[in-house]
Amino acid sequence: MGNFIEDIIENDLNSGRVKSIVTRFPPEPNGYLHIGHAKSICLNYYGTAVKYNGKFFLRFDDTNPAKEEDEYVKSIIEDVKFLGAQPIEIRFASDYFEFMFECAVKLINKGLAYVDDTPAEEIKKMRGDFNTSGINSKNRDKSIKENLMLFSDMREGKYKDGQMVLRAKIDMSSPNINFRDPVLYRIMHISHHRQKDKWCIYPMYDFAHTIEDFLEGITHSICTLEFENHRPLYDWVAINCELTPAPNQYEFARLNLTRTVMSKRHLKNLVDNKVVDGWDDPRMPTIQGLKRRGYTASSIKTFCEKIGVSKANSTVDIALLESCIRQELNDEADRAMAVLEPLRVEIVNRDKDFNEQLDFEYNPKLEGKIRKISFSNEIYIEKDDFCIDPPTGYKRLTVDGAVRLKGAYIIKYVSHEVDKNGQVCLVRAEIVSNSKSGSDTSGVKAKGVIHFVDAKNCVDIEFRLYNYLMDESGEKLNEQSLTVAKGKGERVLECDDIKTYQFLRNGYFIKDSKSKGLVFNKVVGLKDSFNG
RNA sequence: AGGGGUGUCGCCAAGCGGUAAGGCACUGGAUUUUGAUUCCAGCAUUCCAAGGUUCAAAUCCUUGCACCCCUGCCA
Repeated sequence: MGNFIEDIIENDLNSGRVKSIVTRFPPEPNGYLHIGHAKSICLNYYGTAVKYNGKFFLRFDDTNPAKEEDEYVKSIIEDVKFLGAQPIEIRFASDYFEFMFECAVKLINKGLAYVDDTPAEEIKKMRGDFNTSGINSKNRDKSIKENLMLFSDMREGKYKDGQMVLRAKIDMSSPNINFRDPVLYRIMHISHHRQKDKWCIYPMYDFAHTIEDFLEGITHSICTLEFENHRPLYDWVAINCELTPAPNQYEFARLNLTRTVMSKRHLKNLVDNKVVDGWDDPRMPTIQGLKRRGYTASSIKTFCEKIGVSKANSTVDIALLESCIRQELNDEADRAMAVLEPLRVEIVNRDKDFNEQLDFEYNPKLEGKIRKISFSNEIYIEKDDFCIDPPTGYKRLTVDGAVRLKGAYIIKYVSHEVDKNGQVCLVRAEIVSNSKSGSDTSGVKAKGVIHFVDAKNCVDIEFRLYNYLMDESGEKLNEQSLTVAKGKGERVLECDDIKTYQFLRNGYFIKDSKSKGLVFNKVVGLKDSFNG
């Protein structure tokens, strides 16, 4: 299955328009990357540069010093690396400023750009609207000589912020508003994160981006749909600045996901208002959030392949993202036992000092390979795995019932105790003789299998159970996006590695990279067809 | 005086005049010491709508309709 970008590339390769492919990922370093950016990175890197044996640049589009910071540069580089994309080079648009300035001078010399001292508000008014043609600026027909001088003065810092701009001279009556003499340069006396105070005029996106692409030999400049209206201007700059061979722009639909938000503004609010723990909160759709949540780079890449690339606005069901990591972890993750809501069970037909080490197959890939799990006369099971008044189809422990303990014995109900709130606080059970896992000759058939943890040989664990950031409408915050459970787990979990496990019947969990104690983040649940 | 895009299953998405791929979700059923996994089966007589061209239309034409983007000295 191909996508329209591949069609274009293959046509270009076959027709000889281009000999090899060069793409780029051009973020502005003004925030953290999220899964929508991952879609773009995967498209530009894996989907084109790698697939067609071309080149890929990571380029910071740092043409607006008011918004950009080195902190973001660092995190973006890290995230791109995490996703496995290997740019042949990391570039900065700001390194091209001198060339851009020369391009601007060239436009002035051609009579295609002019310096305008009309106030911003006035320019806006004179631009007209969808139903009204714009009005030419009084500065539109100034001489080339005068424009050259004024533009030079702009660069020299002779004017204040907003006092003048350089504008392209195109068509104030164009139905495409981007053609109504767009601003090419504005004055900003702000220190740039890399250029510091070298410049006080900064190029605008439409002008700069074409030049950046040209300078890197980008053959296919792939961006999102909202830039479609800018493409004529992109081409205008290439032609009039004589950038040959000219790069070409193509647009695809940005990613939307159900049950979360992707807009920088919204995500920043969540961070600023401490609704989440930070940009790397495991609920965030940021790359760092997904990583901390337990999403692997390959699962994100798989997701990006599965969603496809098209021009249709769409919202992908987050279940698809989940299925990608679930499938990978199902194949890879070590299994272990942990109890989120512990209920104590006493084995009445064993001594106080009874202890046994039982075999446990801990990884689906390593068939037959086992490690030992501890079992004694006192264990924890999940609260939900014992029920006095079970719904139909319930396959766990019930009054007078029996259930298999995974990897251990079948236990049979003996009695239970209830606390002052009416909650079951203790169950007594007995081991069914000859029911040991792997050598069961008891003849007793248990309805189901449940997991457990040896109460005398376990560790305390905090489980962080994440839910979607947004409610079903996608408009309101999900108030229950995080619940915390204090439970128990096997001793093997007490280690420093950041490792993902499948806790049997509970889902996939990864040790939280930021917490000191034993804290596990729920990556994603198992499928559950039981609706009891 | 408006312009630029997009409409194929619940959600993505192939399809490019020869009779609707695939994934996710969902529903059965089999196997299972994870209500998981795996396996097998089902899931668009129809492609936004209505006309037209054709032996043949999701694909071509016409006319509508719906949704998205555009009036920053943001990117």
